[in-house]
Amino acid sequence: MKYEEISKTTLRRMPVYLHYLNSVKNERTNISASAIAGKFGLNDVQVRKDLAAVSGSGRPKTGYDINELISQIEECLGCRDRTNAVIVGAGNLGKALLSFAGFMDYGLDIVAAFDTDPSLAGTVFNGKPIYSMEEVEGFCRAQDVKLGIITTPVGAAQKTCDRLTACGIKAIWNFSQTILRSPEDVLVENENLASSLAILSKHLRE
Amino acid sequence: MKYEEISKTTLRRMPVYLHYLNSVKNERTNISASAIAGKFGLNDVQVRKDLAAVSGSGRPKTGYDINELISQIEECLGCRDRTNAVIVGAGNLGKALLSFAGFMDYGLDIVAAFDTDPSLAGTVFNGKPIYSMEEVEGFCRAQDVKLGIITTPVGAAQKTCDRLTACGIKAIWNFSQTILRSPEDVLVENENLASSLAILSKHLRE
DNA sequence: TAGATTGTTAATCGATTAACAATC
DNA sequence: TAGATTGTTAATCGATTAACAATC
Repeated sequence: MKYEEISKTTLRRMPVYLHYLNSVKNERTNISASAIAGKFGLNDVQVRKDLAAVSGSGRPKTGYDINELISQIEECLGCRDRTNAVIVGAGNLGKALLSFAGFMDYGLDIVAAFDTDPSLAGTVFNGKPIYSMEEVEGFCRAQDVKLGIITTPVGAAQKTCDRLTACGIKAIWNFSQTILRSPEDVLVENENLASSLAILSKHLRE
Repeated sequence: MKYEEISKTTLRRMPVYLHYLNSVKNERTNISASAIAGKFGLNDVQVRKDLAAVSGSGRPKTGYDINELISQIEECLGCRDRTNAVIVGAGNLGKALLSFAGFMDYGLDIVAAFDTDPSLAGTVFNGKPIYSMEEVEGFCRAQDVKLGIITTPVGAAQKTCDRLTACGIKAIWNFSQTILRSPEDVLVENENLASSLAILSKHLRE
């Protein structure tokens, strides 16, 4: 299986390719790696290597069959599998993610949110239920939740991470401003907004 | 000047260190690189190198003076300078970012949002005004806005980027699901949620 | 055949980590 | 002096890019 060999950086570009291919699939049937590279200002060898990791069905002179490529990327990203996720922290950011429909394209189904604020418990936002934090363990086990999204304040983040990993969650999407520690078999992806801001802010002062 | 030599990856970790140092500054006066590394599961040489890029005032046996280090990191990140920013796209995510107070710690002041939806124009969210898209050029020039945050749907993202860069904006924070092209002197930071999701989702299927 | 395009092998680059010397 | 800790130099690793061979 080639599966495990796909590098993280390649994987990150896949959704970008997928989205673009879907946007042009009605206008044409084939596309070259250079055309994709040109669209995004990437190196064409890089695109070819990325696509080779999931496809290997590019043909000299004609390029890649768009529909075939779409299927192969969807397969690679697991778009057809379905993953249950919960959000902990139903503040503004938590609610924004809760109501973002686009995740469904990637097979992600956010089934509920949890919050310590008792006035939120039992309410519904955008069709998704918000429960009290006490119910999180039971819910995750019962619904076989595999992914946890943390949008709590920094102070609660590590504790939340510990609780989620203790009830079978294997991947954490962390939007809080700190790095989280987790057991070896749990992957934490840090979406640290302050880090991105640091890069932008530095550029502005140069 | 050491300034330009700070690598992107080092810069990304700076806000994490800063936040941690602020959280312990009342309990102690000094800290070692190894203690910081242990806290986040990082390599201690890496932390030492990161800190050396902004400080160089660590002392054998005693480590770093916490308050001094905080000042040096704040200086490096430009926390005391103030940057005016606008958000284009006042949907759920745009509003979440609009109301996120934490950006102020890094000198970022989101002064307004813009949206094509006429029913939003003229309203106020969390104390911040939302204007019609037609006003964006005039506003950005008048308020000397240097950073633009794009939270529009994919279809509008590149056009928005072009309009923003045309009126003097030098850095773009892109939350839409596509890579944006920009003039050489404009830095685009892509906060691609689908990319992160791809990594997490892959991990869950292995 | 010539030309466009893929795919592979080698070179380069940047970041992390290991080994070690310097210093308080 | 011994021990803890910094800081530097060299080795390793992963990702990007360049050069080139293969193929339709």
